[in-house]
Amino acid sequence: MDLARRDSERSLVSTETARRGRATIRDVAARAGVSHQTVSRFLRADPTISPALRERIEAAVEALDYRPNVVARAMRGRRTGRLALLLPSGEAISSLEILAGATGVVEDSGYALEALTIGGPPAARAQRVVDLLDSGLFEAVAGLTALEVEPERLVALRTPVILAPSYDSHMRSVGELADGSRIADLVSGLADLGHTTFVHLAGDLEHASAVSRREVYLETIASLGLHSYGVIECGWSPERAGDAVGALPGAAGVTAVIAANDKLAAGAIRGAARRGWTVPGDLSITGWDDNELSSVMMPSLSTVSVDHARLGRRIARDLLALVDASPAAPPDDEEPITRIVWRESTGRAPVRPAG
Amino acid sequence: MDLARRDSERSLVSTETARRGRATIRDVAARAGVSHQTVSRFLRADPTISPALRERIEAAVEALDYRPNVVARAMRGRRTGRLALLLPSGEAISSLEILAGATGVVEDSGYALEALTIGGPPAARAQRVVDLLDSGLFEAVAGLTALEVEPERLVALRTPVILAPSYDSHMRSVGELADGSRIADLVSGLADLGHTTFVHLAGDLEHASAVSRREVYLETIASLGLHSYGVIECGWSPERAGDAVGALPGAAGVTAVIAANDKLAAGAIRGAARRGWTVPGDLSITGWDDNELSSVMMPSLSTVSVDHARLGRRIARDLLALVDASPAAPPDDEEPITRIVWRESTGRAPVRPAG
DNA sequence: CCAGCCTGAGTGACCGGTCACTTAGATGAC
DNA sequence: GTCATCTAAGTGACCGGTCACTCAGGCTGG
Repeated sequence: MDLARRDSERSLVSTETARRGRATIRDVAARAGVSHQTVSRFLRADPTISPALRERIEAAVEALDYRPNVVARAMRGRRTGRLALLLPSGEAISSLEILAGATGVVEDSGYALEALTIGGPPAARAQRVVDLLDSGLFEAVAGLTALEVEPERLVALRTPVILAPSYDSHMRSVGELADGSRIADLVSGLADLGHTTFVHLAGDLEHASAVSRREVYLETIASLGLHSYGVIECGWSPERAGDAVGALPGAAGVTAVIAANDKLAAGAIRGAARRGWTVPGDLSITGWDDNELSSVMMPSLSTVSVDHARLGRRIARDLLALVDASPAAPPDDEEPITRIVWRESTGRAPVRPAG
Repeated sequence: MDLARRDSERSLVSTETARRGRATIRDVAARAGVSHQTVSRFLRADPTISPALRERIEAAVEALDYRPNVVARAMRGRRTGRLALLLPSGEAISSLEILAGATGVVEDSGYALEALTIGGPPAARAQRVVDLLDSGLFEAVAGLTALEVEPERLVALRTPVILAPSYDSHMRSVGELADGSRIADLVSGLADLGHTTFVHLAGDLEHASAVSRREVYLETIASLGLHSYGVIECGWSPERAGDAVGALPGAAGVTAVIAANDKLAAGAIRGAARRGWTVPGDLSITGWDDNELSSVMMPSLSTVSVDHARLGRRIARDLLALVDASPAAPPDDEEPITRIVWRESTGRAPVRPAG
């Protein structure tokens, strides 16, 4: 019966289209009356192929609905036309925005970008990363997450890698994404509005971004000769941020709060309201992230907007540069990916601090 | 020089480890003194293999740091141990949460889950989806996005597919994610608090989710014998939501606003404040999404929290069921993925409506 | 007029696994 | 004791492309 079926299949496909659906390069060759190698050359856009044949092959490809098998191509060949972006396996919202930005750039280049996530325990993950990089499926890979593979091992692999770690293996942002230097502009902007005494609500200091924002805060306070009531670690908890503001001694004269992100800033606003302080009348408060509600809540939040898509575009361009041409250095891309948005939660320092 | 290098490479690897790094199944076989097929059987955990050989092969695998080549495996074989989740190529935050949930389930199963995004113009995308499904790289694929491939074509493919479209090709959620039935509970909950006259701030009606929420709103109003001032289309714009609330005639007696998402709800709160109405004193307002700021802003938002991770776990289980065992129907998973969170933005209906 | 070179095309091996079939030896039934 | 069956392992083809090499014919040049 197995045999019978195979026979019937064979007769059914005797024309051309192979037994399991997809036509192969050899089917195309047969129909066009050329060798399989000629078809391969055609697919590689080899110029040493006569127009007449080119036309015949084109017709055969069309007729058989032929499309090359990516896997087979990856097996021996080099050119797969595919790039990969390795995303962290958590819920980092921004990584999707990065991806969207990268996709946009790659689309016009003839390459296809695939995003992939590798989960599992770190050890297994490292293995799978190596697998992936050695599989030849992709011509180049950019890792948005720490790869947990020893560098020397990485070099020995078949596929070039860009390490653009935006998140470490625990989903904490690092690298450019963790760069807190905008905090300096927030502080100096508030100083221009007359603020002299600040407090910083820090995030979870296990995160590079929280550390960076705290450092920049402290440096800026020092370099501008301002006064800091201190740094209060809130571990990304809005409740703790609110309590911290609630506990500020009136005598301290704090008029500006630099929160490590929007969530803490919102918590701080709540804490201020609870003790009867108005924002920004008595207290100015800043956040970071530009959450989609930050512009709508009351008061709307002065914050730092991060252009993840731009970061994605940069990574994509790096990838393209790695695999081939795409030479033109992007002229427009010297801008930083962060931008301050001043809104209602900040204002002039009160003449006499609340208390 | 190229030649020289190749020579040195060859001498370096002359022992076993193949010329381009990775050891193959035949290298392992040679070292263990068995045939390549025996190694293949070992890898497939074939029981018909003697313990002695098993041990020898194990040692060889270890010594050569051998790991199977996924691509080669996909070429002829069936079992690749990989599943894929096809994500929409936009910035849908929740798809990452879905992914995180799915990853968790798959991890313990011996399978590996990969998330991938396919960008580009719809036509090209459809092609690439077919490529993917035909490549044999994955044993099963779940599409979180509309695939844009004709169903009959899908069936003919090599890889089984689960269509769990949570987003259509324009990133608009459909399917379970678009199910707006929780709106009914919001409305009846508010009715219990004495509200009788409602208004609905609808989202962009191009989105299935917005449509569904509106429908459920209208049905519930009708079935409970309540009164609706109407449906105001806001297209996800918080400004329009605010204006809509600002334009409510006082005589209409509206005391409850059902907004299609948190952004609109926040806009509505802003609109209420602008005209001197308090929330929830004069007006109760609900949202949808449970944005991370919704619990912190003032007033905190009564909203619908969507458990995307649970949805992801479900999809993962479906995938596993498709490829093999993993039979036990999850006992705990009859719960819906949405849940109402009552917060400060809702309260008893005012005795006399504002106006 | 023929050696040498370039052009257009073909032949067969190969990538690294798995599948289908075969085979040597051990075991069991009659 | 012989034949059938089972077990443990091997042999070679194959998946669908690309690479390395070969080859026939047309052109050029001396």
